Amino acid sequence: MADVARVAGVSPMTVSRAFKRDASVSDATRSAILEAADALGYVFDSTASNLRSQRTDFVAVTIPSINNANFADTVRGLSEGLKERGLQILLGYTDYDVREEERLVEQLLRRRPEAIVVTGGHHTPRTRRLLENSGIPVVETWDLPVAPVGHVVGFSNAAAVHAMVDHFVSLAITRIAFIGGDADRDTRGTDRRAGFISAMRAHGLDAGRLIAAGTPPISMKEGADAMGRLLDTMPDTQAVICVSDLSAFGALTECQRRGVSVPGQIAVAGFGNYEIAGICVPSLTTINPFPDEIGKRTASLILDVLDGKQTGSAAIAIKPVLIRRQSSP
Amino acid sequence: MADVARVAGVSPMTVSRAFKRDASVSDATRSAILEAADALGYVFDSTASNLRSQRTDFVAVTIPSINNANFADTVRGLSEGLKERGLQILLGYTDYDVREEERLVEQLLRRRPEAIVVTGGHHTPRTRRLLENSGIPVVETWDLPVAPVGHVVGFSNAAAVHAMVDHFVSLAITRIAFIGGDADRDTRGTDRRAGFISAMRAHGLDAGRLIAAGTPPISMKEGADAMGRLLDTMPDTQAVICVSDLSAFGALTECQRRGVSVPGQIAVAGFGNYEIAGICVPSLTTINPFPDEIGKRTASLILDVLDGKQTGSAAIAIKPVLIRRQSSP
DNA sequence: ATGAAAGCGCTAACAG
DNA sequence: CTGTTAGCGCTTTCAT
Repeated sequence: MADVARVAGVSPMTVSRAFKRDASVSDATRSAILEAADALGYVFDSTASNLRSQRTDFVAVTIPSINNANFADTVRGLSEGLKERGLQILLGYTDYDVREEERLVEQLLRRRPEAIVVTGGHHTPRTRRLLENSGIPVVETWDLPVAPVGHVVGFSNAAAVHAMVDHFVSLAITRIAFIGGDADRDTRGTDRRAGFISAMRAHGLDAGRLIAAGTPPISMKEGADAMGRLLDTMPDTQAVICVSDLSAFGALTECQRRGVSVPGQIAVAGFGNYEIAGICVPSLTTINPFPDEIGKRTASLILDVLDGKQTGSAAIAIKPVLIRRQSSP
Repeated sequence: MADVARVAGVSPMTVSRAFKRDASVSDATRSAILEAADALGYVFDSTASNLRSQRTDFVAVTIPSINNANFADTVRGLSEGLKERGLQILLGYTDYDVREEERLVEQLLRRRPEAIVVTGGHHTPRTRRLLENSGIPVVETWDLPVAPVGHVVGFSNAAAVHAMVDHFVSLAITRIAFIGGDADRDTRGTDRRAGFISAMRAHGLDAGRLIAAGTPPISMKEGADAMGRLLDTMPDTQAVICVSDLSAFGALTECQRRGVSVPGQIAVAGFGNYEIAGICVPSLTTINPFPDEIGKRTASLILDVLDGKQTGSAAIAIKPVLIRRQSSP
């Protein structure tokens, strides 16, 4: 920066100002400075700026997996909402593991982000403590925790699946199965399964048709295998709710391979409203949790908090919508 | 850090060392320091460390879209390969736009990453200059540029589609169409279309069956719509090659809706070997470009360069493999 | 609109 | 194995 200042015939301080949006520098001076910088191949050094100004313009985000279109949609909504203010996302993956989340959160907080967004409301005690003491806005998403750390933008996974069970029962479908993960690793998956069980019990129905499909995330293939086991062991099942559209699609293909008619012999429902659910044949009944909306609302919440417009903790409830399609009556 | 040092009864320098992996600090001292830090709620400040040590432990990565399983696989492979060395990925999305890539690359370089990985070998002149002058290892992926900026880990998109055309021609299928983007925005898509055209011409065949499916990225729905137009306008087409598995799957569903038999009436091929290609009915013939392998090889290349084990520019060619499945004879 | 002085919190370099 | 000194490249603060 000193070199640029020398070439442009100004002080380093003026060069610094020329690289900011709103700083008061005359147009002539600024263009001379930017020209000098370009000629010298100078690239602004954020690391020094970050230290001195105590601002990094990072927003830390943790998602379970990069390879999931739902979370990717949330990150995209978030990213776009934050970009206009010059905030950049610092992304990390927890691999559906709260221990990994703990390591990740600590690592991310060291980078001094302006805010942190985590997926889900289940954390290790230490993660919780780190978040609480971080001194920055914390947003939990994709869940509605009973005792949130800070702000919340999400929905109840259990309630959403509960609504799907209610829907089937209203159609006089009562022998309903659930395909999901076999571990408690994916806390959203566990919540969905819990919603299934509580809904079945609320209707006085058998909640025992649970098929474990593997460790999260459940792939299409695992969904197909689980459907095979369901058809083999409980052939009188009338409907199956899958933990995600991906496993539901896999289940659907298994029916196609076996010549089992959907929804004629068995109805299939998914979760997430992935693109595939709307286009596959038959199209999949599912629940839309509005992943992009979660991202957008989180972004504007963060901006409001950083601007001081939002004081106190916000709890923004997204209302998932059940989408009836061809895979169910 | 000074506070922690005081509580632990050591100098700040010793605290600094205690937070590093390999630094020489006695076990007793280190645990006392970490205990004091925990009691005080101290979180290490990377911003200061980054400035002083001139190391950020960031590797910058640009991908066209976060919402693409192929690129996500590459990022995952990369991320895992770099994690063990404490390198963290700083990710940005270009939205399939070289102008956006330019903005992004400049922004990322300001953060002083240890290396930068970009998707593709097509850039604006200024992006190229920024990369060349960055002074850090540059890796272009998912392409085999004629004049690389630095290192390369990728494959020829044109050659891969050329091989698919050759495959069909060897089966005496000659009336072949291509479904892809209508703009030159997605450079990989453009390269694939170019490979289709040159292959058809090399066989003396009509390369005019081109269906424009929309602006990249091409969705499943756009693939379905494009297939509809193909069936309406060129019903004697024997095979269609799609720019990606997602559009190919959409095309497949359109055939299902219309009662057009695949591969009986028309063969369908995709690109990318997405999970869906292996499980849908009929399963999709496609090309596997080994996205995770690209990520892993890129990670180990970067580590070698940073260690000084790799001098000069590496050009690592990944060999895509054609996978024959049920959607083609 | 521009400049001078001081310092952000850590660590390289050197010493012991 | 531990400590001392100086400074990374910006920007805050206060001037003018």
